[in-house]
Amino acid sequence: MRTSWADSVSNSAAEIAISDKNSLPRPTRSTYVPPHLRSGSISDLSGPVSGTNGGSRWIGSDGGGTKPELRRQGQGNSYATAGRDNAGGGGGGGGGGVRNNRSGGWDRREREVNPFGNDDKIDDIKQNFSEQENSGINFDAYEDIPVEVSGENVPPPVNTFAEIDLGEILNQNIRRCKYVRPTPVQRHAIPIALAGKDLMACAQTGSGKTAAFCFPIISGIMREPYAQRTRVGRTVYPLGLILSPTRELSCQIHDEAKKFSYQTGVKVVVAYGGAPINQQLRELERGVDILVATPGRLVDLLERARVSLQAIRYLALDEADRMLDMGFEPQIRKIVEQMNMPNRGVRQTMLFSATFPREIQRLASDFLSNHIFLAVGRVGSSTDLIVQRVEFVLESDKRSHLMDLLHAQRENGNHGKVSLTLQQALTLVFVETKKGADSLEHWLCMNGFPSTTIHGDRTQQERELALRSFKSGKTPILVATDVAARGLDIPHVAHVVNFDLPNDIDDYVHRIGRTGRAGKTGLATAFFNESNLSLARALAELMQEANQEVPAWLTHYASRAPYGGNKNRRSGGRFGGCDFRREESIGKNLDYYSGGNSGNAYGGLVDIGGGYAPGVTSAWD
DNA sequence: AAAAAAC
Repeated sequence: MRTSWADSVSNSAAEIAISDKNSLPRPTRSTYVPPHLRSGSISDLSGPVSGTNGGSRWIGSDGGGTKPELRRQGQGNSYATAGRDNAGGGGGGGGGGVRNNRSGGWDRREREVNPFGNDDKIDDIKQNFSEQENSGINFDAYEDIPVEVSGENVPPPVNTFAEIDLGEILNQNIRRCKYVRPTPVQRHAIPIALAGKDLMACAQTGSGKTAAFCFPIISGIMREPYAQRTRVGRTVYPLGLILSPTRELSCQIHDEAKKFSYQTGVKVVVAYGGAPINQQLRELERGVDILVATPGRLVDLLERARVSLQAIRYLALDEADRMLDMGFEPQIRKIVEQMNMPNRGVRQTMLFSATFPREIQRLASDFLSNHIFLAVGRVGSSTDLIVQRVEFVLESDKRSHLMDLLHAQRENGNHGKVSLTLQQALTLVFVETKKGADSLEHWLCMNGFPSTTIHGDRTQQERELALRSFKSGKTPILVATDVAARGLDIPHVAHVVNFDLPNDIDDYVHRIGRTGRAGKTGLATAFFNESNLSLARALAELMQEANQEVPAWLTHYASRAPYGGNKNRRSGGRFGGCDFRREESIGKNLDYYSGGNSGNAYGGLVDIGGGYAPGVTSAWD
């Protein structure tokens, strides 16, 4: 085991600070004082702290149209880490200076809703922890995960959360989340993110990406000596921004981030369309450090000047390839490049997805500065935990075929599992169109299979109700368009049916990734017919890579079909994902591949063990 | 061609 990870972080941070071409003050990590070592005697806290608002303390003028002073240094505006850490104390005292008196002042933590419910007995959790750790969990499935890293000065991965040491408060939240060990993507991505590097990370669906970018952002905000929550007039200035392509996914990320940030004093707020904006505005006014949002609503908030991105230090794009494809790219570009957000290299940018087509990577580099590319697992591939089946089904036979599957499943389930009524096996059915979703749902209900549907023509209320009803097992079948294809973490999805196959293999990967999550196994069935010919080759290759049984007829179609159904044409071999810079450097004699590493280089294909416990709930994407 | 994302 590594002796001192903290030291190496400090060292590399120092290097970054020196080599950083940009003069804007980037936090120098070497000044980090872990929360448990902080004392309350921060002399710098006597600056003008103006007022309280809904329990949050605001710094800076609250009145007229003066330009906000957003410099991170400078006495009047400082709000030291310890102050945030002991959030709230002294707020009513009007800048008394000492913030560590939690009993004296108002403490925001006392009013924070416990996102873990009643499950807050840390001792019990610790106990369960060690039990889990010793119970010989099925970590073996993750022992041979290939990892590709490229970029300069790549920090080495860690094996345990203890090595990362995010501080006692975050450690407690990690325990509350019942995370035993970091997942492979977390082991690599968190050190990279903590070192302040930009990151493009590919990892399999359900492998814990949300936590991989949330923890570093929360930790970074906690430790930034000069970070402060600012409001000028009605405009708020979040420090972190997390964007995702669907409303439900933003909700989910928000829920997770609230758990991760519990009692840290870091405030997470979500904003998305289809819901009343006033409530979101009120929530924003109460203070925001990390904003989770969908692009449209964010643009709205920016145009109303209720949010400014001027103070953003951390930008994360979840499902980044989706965010940068044709439909979203202009909006994202507007948000990132034309809305006053600090430039790349000043802010820290992290892009996460299970898939990363090469041309999207190229496009994404507009938003990145000297980033590290990380690929964990067979990129763009599915996990081995999902059994994939593909059946030839004519368009006209699809409904009756689905019915057969559902009947078989129902009977099998009833005989197989006693607790089926309690732990209903859920089936997620993907279709191509919104109309198709409605009509299939109606047909299923008519035929004795309680179903619901989620798609973009439904109201947000209906969408959220549908998701809840599905999760609870009340309607154990959910018919969905691609709105549900990415990121959603729905426990107990046992079966994903591709009633209509998508045209792109990456979409297929995301869809089937709704099952087989958090170490559990799942089944994915696809209905294939002649209208899916363009997908044949990519599908056959993908299934082969995942050691799935490829029917002879599909191989036949694949051999005749042209390349297609894949924006991300793999060049063969089991390790498909690749830093586009590396591909382009071949022949130019440039070596981005662990190039410039100083001693701790481990670039290249490395088999690193690791794993995570099944049954652990989280936003695994 | 469809899906998603603001009012």
